[in-house]
Amino acid sequence: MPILRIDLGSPTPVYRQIVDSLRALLVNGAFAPGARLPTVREVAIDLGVNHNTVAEAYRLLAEEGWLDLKRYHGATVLQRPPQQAEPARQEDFVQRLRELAARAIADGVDKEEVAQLLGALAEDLKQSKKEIL
Amino acid sequence: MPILRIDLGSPTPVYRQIVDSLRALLVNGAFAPGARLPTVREVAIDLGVNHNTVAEAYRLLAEEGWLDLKRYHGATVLQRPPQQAEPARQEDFVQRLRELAARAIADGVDKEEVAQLLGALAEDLKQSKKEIL
DNA sequence: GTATATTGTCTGGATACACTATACAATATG
DNA sequence: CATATTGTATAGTGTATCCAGACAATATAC
Repeated sequence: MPILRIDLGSPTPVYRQIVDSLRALLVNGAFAPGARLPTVREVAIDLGVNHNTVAEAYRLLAEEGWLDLKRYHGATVLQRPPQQAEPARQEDFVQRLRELAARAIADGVDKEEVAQLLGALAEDLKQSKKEIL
Repeated sequence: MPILRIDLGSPTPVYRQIVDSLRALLVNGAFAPGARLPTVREVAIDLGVNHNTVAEAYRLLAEEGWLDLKRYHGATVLQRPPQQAEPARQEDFVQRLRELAARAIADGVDKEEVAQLLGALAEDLKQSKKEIL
């Protein structure tokens, strides 16, 4: 059971899917700083894609400050300093959030269910906030 | 001030951005069934893109059942029957939701703020549910 | 200490995609 | 009846995505 699961038929490119799901894991603290991520070839075989596709994803995550990517060494997780958000990021998030919820509803997911799932994630975030304190 | 705002520099293609934001408006009931949407050329000029790009977006929305797209007549909003969600849609929504929230947090938006925004949208949805009843 | 395996990177190429330019034809409009 | 308007169809262009294969320094096994 691979850590990552991607959809080869999705319109969003594979390397971006990898970035998105890995980033979610990293934000959640699924990997401790200093931990080694599986090699690009391991992930590639796991997902059934070329290793260059995974390498591109790792490169983007390294640019974001999540990974230390060294040749012959592999990818190690970094302790990433918190970023300073520009105000536009928040509006952007809200718009995408609305669009995402709208598509779920359009696809037939019940409004109440969507609301419930949103609330659940909100609770999760509040909890994880407390854990740090 | 155009109804739609898109980002020409975004990795997500313009026609898909149009679909996503228009769908959000349609789900929210911003357009009554029978209403006429602006023509593809109007929207195109508004956004500074070719009208074929807008036409592609309208076509996708018509496929989803939102629009009645008739040549020489324009695009009219349909009363769309509610869909029956496959179970996978819900998991998909949750994963994308997590990824979206993770990126906002990674970009520096505070966790509590993200949680607050999620909760706010959840409340909105519950309210709009009640309105129908 | 030496040979081999492992690692992310680089180059090149094939294919698909996003977007544009332009023409089209039936309907609306005056 | 003449003209403007509408979504559509076709062709072309630049770019993005993904793959194949080679590369070189390090890590690993003996």
